[in-house]
Amino acid sequence: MCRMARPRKPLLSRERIVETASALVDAEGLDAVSTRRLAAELGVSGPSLYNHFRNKDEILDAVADAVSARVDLSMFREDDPRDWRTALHDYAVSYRAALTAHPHTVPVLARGPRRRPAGLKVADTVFGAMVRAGWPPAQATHIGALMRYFITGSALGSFARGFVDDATAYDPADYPHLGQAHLLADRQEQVDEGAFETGLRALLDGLAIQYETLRPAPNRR
Amino acid sequence: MCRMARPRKPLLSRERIVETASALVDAEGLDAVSTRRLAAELGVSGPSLYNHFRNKDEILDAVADAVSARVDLSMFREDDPRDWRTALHDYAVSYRAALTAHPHTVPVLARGPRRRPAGLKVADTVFGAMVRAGWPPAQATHIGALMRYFITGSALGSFARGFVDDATAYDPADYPHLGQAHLLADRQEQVDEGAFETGLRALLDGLAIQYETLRPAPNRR
DNA sequence: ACCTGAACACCGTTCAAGT
DNA sequence: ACCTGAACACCGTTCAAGT
Repeated sequence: MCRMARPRKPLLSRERIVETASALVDAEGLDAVSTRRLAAELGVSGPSLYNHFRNKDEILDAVADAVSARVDLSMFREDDPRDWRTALHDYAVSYRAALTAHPHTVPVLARGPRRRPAGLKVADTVFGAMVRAGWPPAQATHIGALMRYFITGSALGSFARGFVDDATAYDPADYPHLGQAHLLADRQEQVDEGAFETGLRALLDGLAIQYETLRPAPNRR
Repeated sequence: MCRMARPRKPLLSRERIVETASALVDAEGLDAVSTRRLAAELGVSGPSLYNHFRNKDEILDAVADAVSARVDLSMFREDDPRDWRTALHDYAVSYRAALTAHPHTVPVLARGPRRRPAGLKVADTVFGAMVRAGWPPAQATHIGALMRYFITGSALGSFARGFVDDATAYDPADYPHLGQAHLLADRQEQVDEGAFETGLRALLDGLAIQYETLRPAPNRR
C-alpha cells in the first residue's frame, strides 16, 4: 500500500550506483552488470540509472576509476626521499595490488585513463616525478606508458590463468615443452608473482642503464 | 524461385566463418560481431553457426588464434644463429606487429592461450628456446609470461589512444603536468612505438644482467 | 528533479522441423 | 548432416507519463 512513501530525497546517487556496481563486478564479473540487474540490486527500475549517468559505459568507467583512486602515489611526492627507481618500483607494486584486488575491472582500466580523474591523476603524477628526477619529457612519457603496459598486461593476461586446467588440452606431440603446463593453474599466483617481479626488476635495471647514458646531456658540457 | 538450389555441399565451414568474422572484427570491432550479423554476412541464418562452433566465444577464439598463427617464430629454431636476447627482441617486434595489424583482437588474445593451438605453440616455443639457451625452467616460464604481459599490454592499453582528444578534459589545476596530453592523440603511434622500444630495450638489458648472475650456477663449480 | 512502464531494436542460444 | 523459423530469456536506451 503506502509502503513506498514518496521520498523527499532521491533514491539514487552516483555514489550509491558506483558502490553497488563495484560490488557486483567484484562478485560476479563485468558481464553480470546489466542496467536492469544493477537497477534491481538498487531497488529501482532500469531506466532510472540514466538520470545519473549518460550510459552504462560511464558507470563502468566510474567503477574502474575507484580502483585507480586506491593506487598509492605517496612515493612520488616531492618530500619523499625515495629515488625515481625505488619510487617506480613501489608504484608498480601498489598499482598491481590494486588491480589484483579487483581483477574484473582490469579490462576497463586497460583502455587507458580517458576521462577518469583518478586515472589521469596517476598518469600526471608519474610523468611529473620522472621529469623532476631528470628524465627528458619524451622519455618520461615513455616510462609512464611502458609501466602501464607491463602492469595492466600482467594483471589482465595473467599468464597461468590463461591455460585451461585440463591435461588433455595439450598434446605433447604438438607442444613438446608444455608437458606440465596444465599444472600451472594450480600455482597460478606464484607464476604470476614471479613473472611480475622478474619483469619489474629487469625493467628497472634496464631503465637505470638508460638513465646513466643520459646523465651527461642535461648538464650540457 | 529456384535461385537457391539445394546445395550438395554445405554452405558453411569453420574456415569460411572465421574468415568472415575476422574481416568483420578488423573492419568494425568486436562489438560488430553478433551471431545474427555474422550469419547475415555469410548469407545464412543465425543458428546455422552452431553447427560448426559450440558458441560465439569459440568463434572469437578462432579469430584470435589466426592472429597468433601469423607471429614469426623462426628466430627460435635450433638452426637459427640468433642468441636468446636477439631472438626475444625479434619475437616481441613480430608479435607486436601482428597485434597492431589486428588491434580489435587484442582483448581476446590477452585472455591467454587457453585452448588456441597457435597461442599454445607460441608459448611452447618461447619456453623451449629459453630453456635451451640456459635459463632454468622456472625463469623460462617467467620470461614467456612477462614478455606476453608487456607486448599485449602495449597493444591493448595503447597509452596515447587512452587519452581523449579534447583539451577541456584536462584541467591544468588538477593535472599540472598533463598540459599537452590532449596532443598525444595526434602522434599516438610515435608515443606507442617509442614506449614499446624503450621498454623492450630495458627489459632485455635487465634480463641480460640476470642471465649473467645465473651463468656460474649450471656449471656447479 | 527523479522515477516509472512501455516500447524499440537488438542480443546468444535452443529446438523442433525440414531436406 | 546441415540449415531454417520460431521462441526464450535476455540486452541498452529512449521517451512520454507521473509525482
